[in-house]
Amino acid sequence: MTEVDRKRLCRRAAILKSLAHPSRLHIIELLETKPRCVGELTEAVGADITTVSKHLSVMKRVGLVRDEKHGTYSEYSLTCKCVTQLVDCIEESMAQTPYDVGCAVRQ
Amino acid sequence: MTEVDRKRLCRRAAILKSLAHPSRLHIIELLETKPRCVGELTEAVGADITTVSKHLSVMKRVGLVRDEKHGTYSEYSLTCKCVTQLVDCIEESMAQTPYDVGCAVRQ
DNA sequence: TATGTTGTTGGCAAAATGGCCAATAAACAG
DNA sequence: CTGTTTATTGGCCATTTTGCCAACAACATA
Repeated sequence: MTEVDRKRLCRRAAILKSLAHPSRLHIIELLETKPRCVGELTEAVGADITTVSKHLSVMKRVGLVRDEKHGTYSEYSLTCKCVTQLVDCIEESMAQTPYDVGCAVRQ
Repeated sequence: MTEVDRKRLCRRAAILKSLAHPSRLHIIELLETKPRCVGELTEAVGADITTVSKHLSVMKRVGLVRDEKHGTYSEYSLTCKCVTQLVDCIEESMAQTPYDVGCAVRQ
């Protein structure tokens, strides 16, 4: 296991971690349609705006989303279609390995 | 956001979470070649065997891997090729959104 | 039966994560 | 300038995750 390999695995893990949350997946799906500002996403997700803002900053840090300022608004969008592909890959995996997740909602 | 949607997002998140760790990604890569027992994986990953065993149980719970007992050995393998595809999708995403992850190793 | 090998589980402490509140920043409207 | 809207950041606490040790279980072998 070289240093390069270790870095690569860490980076993959960071990307996965930034996606591994129901609200964040929800946000990704919303952004697939079109760019949105934080307020819109907050309303759809149903959490505090500060929470959503932090979710977005995590995903921005790993490069999944990008933001563009328009006045007081921050418009977030996906950096590339490959994010959508990635999520679709999960969907396929799910189809083939069915199981039940104990999924408690924490607000 | 229906109850079904919520469940779907939670399940996706659980799968992603079970992959979102450098050691677990390492394990997945090793299993892509061929099935392996816990000891082999432990040696490659370089962690405690109990840690690796727990990593495996997490991935087993969400259906990414499966185990088969042979005497005292537990042979783990990927449940389907789609796991490989999934990881490849991440690789593609990475190629297009370069950034640096602060990646501390914790043993 | 006694011993060794292989894995799993429980438990604990350290670290990371998630969510809300308070405070702040930045742009805009009056 | 004042107040409003939109978003971000810091702080705090509860929860979750991680990783190791100790203990245990299951099988193999002498």
